[in-house]
Amino acid sequence: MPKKKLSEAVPGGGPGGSGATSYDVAELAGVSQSAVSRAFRKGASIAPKTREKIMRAAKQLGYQPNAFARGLITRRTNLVAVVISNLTNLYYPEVLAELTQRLSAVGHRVLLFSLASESDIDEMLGLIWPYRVDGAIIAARLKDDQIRQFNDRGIPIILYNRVGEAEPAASVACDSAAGTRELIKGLLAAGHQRFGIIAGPEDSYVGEERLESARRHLAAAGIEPFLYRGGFDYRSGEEGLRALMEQAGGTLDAVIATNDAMAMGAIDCARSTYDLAIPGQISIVGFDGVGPATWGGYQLTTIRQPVRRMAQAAVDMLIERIEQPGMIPEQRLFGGELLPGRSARLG
Amino acid sequence: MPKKKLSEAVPGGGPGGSGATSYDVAELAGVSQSAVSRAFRKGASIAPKTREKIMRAAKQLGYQPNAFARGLITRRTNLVAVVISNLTNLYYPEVLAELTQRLSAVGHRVLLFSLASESDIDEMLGLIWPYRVDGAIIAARLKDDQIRQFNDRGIPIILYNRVGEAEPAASVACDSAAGTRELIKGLLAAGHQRFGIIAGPEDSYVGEERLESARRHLAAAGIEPFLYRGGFDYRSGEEGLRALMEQAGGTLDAVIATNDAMAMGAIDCARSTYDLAIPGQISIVGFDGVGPATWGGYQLTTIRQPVRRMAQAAVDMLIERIEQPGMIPEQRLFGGELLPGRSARLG
DNA sequence: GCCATTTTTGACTTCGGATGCAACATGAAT
DNA sequence: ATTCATGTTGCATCCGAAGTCAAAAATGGC
Repeated sequence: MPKKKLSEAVPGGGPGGSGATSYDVAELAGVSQSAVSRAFRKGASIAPKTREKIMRAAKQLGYQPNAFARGLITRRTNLVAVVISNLTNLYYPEVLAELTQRLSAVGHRVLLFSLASESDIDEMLGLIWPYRVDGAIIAARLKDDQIRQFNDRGIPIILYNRVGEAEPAASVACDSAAGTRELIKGLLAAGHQRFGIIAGPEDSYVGEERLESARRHLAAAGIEPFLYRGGFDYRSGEEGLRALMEQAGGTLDAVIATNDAMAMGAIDCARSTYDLAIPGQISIVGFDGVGPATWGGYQLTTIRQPVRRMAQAAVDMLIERIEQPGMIPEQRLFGGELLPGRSARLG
Repeated sequence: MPKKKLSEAVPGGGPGGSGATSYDVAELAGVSQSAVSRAFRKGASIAPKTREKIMRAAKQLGYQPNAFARGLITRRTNLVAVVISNLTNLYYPEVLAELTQRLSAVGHRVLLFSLASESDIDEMLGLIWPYRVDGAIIAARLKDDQIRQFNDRGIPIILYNRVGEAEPAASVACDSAAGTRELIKGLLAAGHQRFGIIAGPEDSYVGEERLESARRHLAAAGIEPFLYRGGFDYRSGEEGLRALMEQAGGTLDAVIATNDAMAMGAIDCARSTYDLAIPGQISIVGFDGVGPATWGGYQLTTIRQPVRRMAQAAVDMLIERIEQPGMIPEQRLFGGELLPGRSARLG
């Protein structure tokens, strides 16, 4: 009988079968299991000749180290949880694609969680813990006590377009306030007077930030905007424009939507329902700079979030904190780029 | 000294610290580690009173079973790899959202892989194997030998909108051929004569299927369409329309785009560059039924893939195969729904 | 060729939960 | 009370790779 732990014949067990272990490789290469382990860890003490022999055997058996065994002993899983509240929002797929690729590039896998509703977060956290992720990137609204759970467990997190309130947390965000201010400055300079705002749901962090900023800067100019609350989707934009026109008695000058999808809905509605020329009779601006915003039919005037740089920053910050626990929380705020587009007159 | 394996004080080690193990819980509850393990496995032999005691202790310590230890011994990881080629395609986020939620619902986590280019698949497979996923859902083009690698390892996979060629594989797909035929039948019935096709890249499975089907049915009517090859994105649609108009000498009747994004690009280009009325002077159809297709500015005539049902089917089929290995490959083909829209005249 | 270093190597233990098995407790049946 | 069936429990072992430590091999210096 073989000394120990040799994997049995596997179903379909020809060459390249599935269950090869380091013991199998060791036996084939005529070395110990420890040697195999070392052959796969860069920088371990092993003779080049031996490593080569082992690698040859490993290839022959289709051996890949078992991440679960490795994770158990090293306490590093190379998993990063990525939590995204509503994937169907046009904006998040871009973010997710960037994050996934950047994380892959630095040797981490993405464990994806998507929420049907923000209130499912607690339940979802219970699904994360067992996997002992090395870190998490979260684009959903975490309550302070939820952030604390990560902190208590020593799992570094990066909030994406959110910031922690009482509980400290590292974050990456696009400067919603500055972007909104820039848009409004332009709209005011072009002489707009009667403003409507199509805002997102109250439980959205960025949505509220953009709304607050818009209100503040309009107030500074002595303007009280009309307000409609939607759900960040296209339909809310249509519905929002209708509601605002009604409120304003049809004399709306400018509409600020707190994201692009709603702005596009508003544009289509303004054209088809009210037969308004854009930007001749009404200016409509959005926020995010998603793909369709630049399409010919819209050419939205909006603020583009530097998604790639933000994703890169999020990953960099996370990796830093994984490598070196206990780093100070840091907030990185990126300015957005004004896309002039053709949906608004800016001064 | 305690008998065995009691976790040390952890950083921030107050109540609810991170590293509680089953041994810690066992000690607190005054039972053996085995009992703790059984308390967490539904259907295990344990007295209700004991379980309760254990659960109380577990909660007090913030204990969550370690998925890595569990996965190591049970050889079930509850992980499913989801591979998506290009996430920025408008269509995939919907699919991903559905898949993630359905998989969560049946107790599986999603390990997400996204490809910058389809050729990265081999490299990516090397990242999957160590995690010993229970199964995989793949919306990217797998070569036969790649499918075989899954088969050899006994990992069930479901191809999404792809089918295996020589190597057998279970798959879920939308019937591209039938959908395309339906669109063409309608266009022909409405009297269109001069057709252009804006196709996707040659390495796309569904793209080629749609193209082939279109050609075949047009040929049956004695029509030879003009052809342009794009990249499935909006810009390709614009560019495609321009190219086709040139080829056709400006007398194009109908344009078949093999996905919605390109159709929308074509629509905008037809309107802005050629000042054509849609569908009065030219009919343009797409495929997929993505969100923006139904937006007011487009109201695309297209085939909507039943994404929810397809995702549900993919998950169901995968779970079946995980529970019961060695099932027969099965292909499920879903019919698409014709969205009449307003971008084409159908007979 | 011998001794002192420096590599390289293998035996053994560890990570944390699952499980077969035997021991034990409980209650019912005799 | 004795026997037997049934239900609980703990012990010991296992999963597969990583790391410790000390032994073994290779290298260098003289």
